Amino acid sequence: MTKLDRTDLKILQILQDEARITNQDLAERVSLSPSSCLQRVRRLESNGVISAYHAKVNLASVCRHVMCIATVTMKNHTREEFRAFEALINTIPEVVECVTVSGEFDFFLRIICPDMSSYLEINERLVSSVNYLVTINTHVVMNENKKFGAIDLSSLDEGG
Amino acid sequence: MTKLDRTDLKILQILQDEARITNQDLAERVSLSPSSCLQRVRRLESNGVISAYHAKVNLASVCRHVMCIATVTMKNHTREEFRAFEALINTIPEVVECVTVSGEFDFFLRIICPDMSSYLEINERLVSSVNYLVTINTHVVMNENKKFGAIDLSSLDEGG
DNA sequence: AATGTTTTCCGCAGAAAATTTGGCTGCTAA
DNA sequence: TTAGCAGCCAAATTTTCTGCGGAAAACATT
Repeated sequence: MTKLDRTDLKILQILQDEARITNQDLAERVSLSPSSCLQRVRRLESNGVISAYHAKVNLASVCRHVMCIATVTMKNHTREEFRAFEALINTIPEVVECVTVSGEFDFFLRIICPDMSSYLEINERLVSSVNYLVTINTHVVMNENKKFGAIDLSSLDEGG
Repeated sequence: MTKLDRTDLKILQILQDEARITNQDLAERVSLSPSSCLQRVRRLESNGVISAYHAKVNLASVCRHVMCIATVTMKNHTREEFRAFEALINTIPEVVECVTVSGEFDFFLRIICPDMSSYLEINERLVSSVNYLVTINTHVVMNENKKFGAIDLSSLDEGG
């Protein structure tokens, strides 16, 4: 577990929202020289604290689409069936996210596809491509009130 | 709705996963000169097709934490109550995502916090800080099988 | 307090990248 | 045909990156 000082946290907080800021500007924002700043960023990258840089594509400005959240419940809670389901998920690019959870459901899926008919196809595939039983419940996303954005790191600052 | 050609899609596909690639390398990958490539990227940015660049922070390498998915059901489906709930959400930084959905639930929340006790506090806040009734169901994320990654844009290529 | 060690910092300068400029080509509409 | 426009490239210019040596700061030990 990497130790981060206040400056590292400031860097992370900025890069979470402005990943393409120039090193010079970043250095100025955190009150460091460019060379020191770059050194820290490189360390954060090689430590794996920064795992990737992503451009966020505003799909709405490109084409119509539908986002759904699906809850999945397996009838049998065996390791093999879970593994098989996870493997299946990874073959479907429209499933952009899958988490295993505790509670009444086993998985939450996030699925993005062009329209409902293609969603139905995927749903079929999820249900029928496996030789065990799953229950899938679909929820169409009607509004994104708060998008998955920057994680607030301020609570880690010293006292935290 | 912005028209995108094959080259734009290639650029987007690359930037989704490698947002900090240099313009020169990007240009080479899409077989353009650096100046043309930059021009396209700038256009995608000003069109809003690329809405932001994010560094992904690997929270696990920094500190222990818990991620939960919460389903929320409002007792009364009035506009005011929805607005109030959304406003409340926006005051809680640990709630990193909130979507409105159709179906048996009204909202899905994603919450990241240091531990379960702080999660409980937030849960309390969600339930009690409002003068109307909500039902919240919590699911602890045990595994992230597929993280929210690149959206597959290949279906948009020409025929799509 | 003095010493040694480690870490972090800065400024510099060459290398690399970004950005601007201007010109060429091909397309479209008048 | 030709003016207007959009896209492309090469070259020139500006800006940024980045490795290095040495200074400063932090820390531990004696």
